[in-house]
Amino acid sequence: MKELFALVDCNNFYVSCERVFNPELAHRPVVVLSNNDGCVIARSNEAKALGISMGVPAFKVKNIIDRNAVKVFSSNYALYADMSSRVMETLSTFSPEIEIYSIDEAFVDIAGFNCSLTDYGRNIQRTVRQWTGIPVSVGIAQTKTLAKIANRIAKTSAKADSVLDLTHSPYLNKALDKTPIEKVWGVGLKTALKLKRAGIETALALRDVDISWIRQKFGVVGARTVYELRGVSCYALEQNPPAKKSISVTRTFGREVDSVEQLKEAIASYISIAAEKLRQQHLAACVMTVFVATSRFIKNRYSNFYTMEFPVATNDTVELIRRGLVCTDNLYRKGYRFKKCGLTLNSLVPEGQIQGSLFDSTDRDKSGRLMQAVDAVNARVSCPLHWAAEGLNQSWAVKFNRRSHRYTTRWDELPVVA
DNA sequence: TCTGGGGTCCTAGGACCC
DNA sequence: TCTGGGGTCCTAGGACCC
Repeated sequence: MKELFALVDCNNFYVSCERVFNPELAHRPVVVLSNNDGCVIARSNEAKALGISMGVPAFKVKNIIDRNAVKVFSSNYALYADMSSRVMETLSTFSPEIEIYSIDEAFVDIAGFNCSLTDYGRNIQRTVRQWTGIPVSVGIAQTKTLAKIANRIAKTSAKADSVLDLTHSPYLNKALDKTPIEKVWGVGLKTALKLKRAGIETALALRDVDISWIRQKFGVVGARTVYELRGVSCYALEQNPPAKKSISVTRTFGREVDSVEQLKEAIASYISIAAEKLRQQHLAACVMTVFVATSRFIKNRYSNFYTMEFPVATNDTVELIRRGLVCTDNLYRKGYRFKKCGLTLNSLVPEGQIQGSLFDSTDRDKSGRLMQAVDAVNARVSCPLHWAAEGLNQSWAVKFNRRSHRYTTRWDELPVVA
C-alpha cells in the first residue's frame, strides 16, 4: 500500500505551553530561554516578527526584549514534557500508527483513509487544541520529507490556515519552489552551502537534480532526501523506537566552578540522573565517558574527557558515582574555572542480558533492590532522595530565574482560579 | 558580565585476520 | 631476495535533527 504521512507539529511549543496557563500572553511577544537563561529556544510569532532569532544568546537581544516588553521565561521542562504527552495521547486516538518524533512533533500514518485528508487534518488540529490547549499545524504527504515541507507552509500560509495536504496537489511544484534548500529536512548548514555553490537553491531544484551526482557528492543520505522529494518514501514510520545506544547528561553550571569537590558534586548529580534513565529503560552500561570543560569563549581554555570500561555492565547509581569520581580526579586541573561537565553512557545492554564476570565480587541482587527502592520512593514524592556525593547546597546548579509554575506535575504549583 | 542539551547515522581510515 | 589483497570490525569525527 502507498504510504501516507501526516506530520503534526506543535506551534512554538514551549511558548504555547506557557500560554495555556497564562492567557494574558496571547498575542504578545513571548520567548523561552535555555538552561541558565542562556539562549532563546522558543519564540512566539510576535517575537519572531521582532527579529529575535532562534538560538541567539539572550544578552544579545536584551534591547529588543526591553523595548518591546517581550515576556521572557526560563525553560520549564517538567511542564513541557507533561503537555507533550497529553498532545501525543490525543494524537493516538486518531491512528494507532504514530511515531513520536520529538517533544513537539509526531508522524501519523494515515494510509488507507478515504475521507478528505484536509478535513482529517483539520479535525486533528481542532481536537488537540480543545483537549490540550496547544495549537498545532498539520502537513500531509507521501513521504516524511514532503510532509515536513507541507507542515512548514501550513504554519505560515494564511490560505492553508495550519493544514496543508500536498498529495496530488497542483500546488506541489510551487510549494517546493518556494522552499529554500536549507529548510529541507536533512539538509543542514554545510550541505546547503555546497548545494548552493552548485546552483541548487530550492527544494524543487534539488528534487530534479541528477541522482548519481548527488550520490557521489552527498552519499546515501543525500540520495534519500532527493528520492523523498520525488515522493519515494525512504524513511518508514518508526512506531517502536529502537533501544537507546547512548544516554548522556551534560549541563552548563549556573556559576563557574574551580574546586575539585564541586566538580565531583556536579558529576555525581548528573550520574544519578543518567543512572535513573538507564533503569527506566531497563538498560545497563558497559562504558562511561566523563568530560569537563571551561568556557569556550575565554583564552585560558581546557577541556578533556576520560573513558572507563566496566568489567560488568551496570545501572547502579552507587557504583557509577564511585567510578565517575575517579574519572573526575583524572580530569581535574587546578587553576581552571570550569563551566560545564557531563557524561555519556555507552555500550548499553538490556538489563536481563548482563554478562557476569568471574572476578565480580559485587552483590548485584542487593544493590538492585536498593535501586528499586530508591526509584519507587522518588516516583511518589515531589522532593526526591539524593546521594550524599551530590552535595547539599549545589551552588553551581543551573539557574532558572524566570521559570513559570510546574502547573501539571506539582501539587504545590497548581494553577489557582481566583 | 551573560552563548543549551540530547540524540542518531554515515563515512573514512586504521587494525587485524587469513 | 621477492612482500598481496580482500574482508571485517572498530572508532573518531562530521553532519544532522529537535
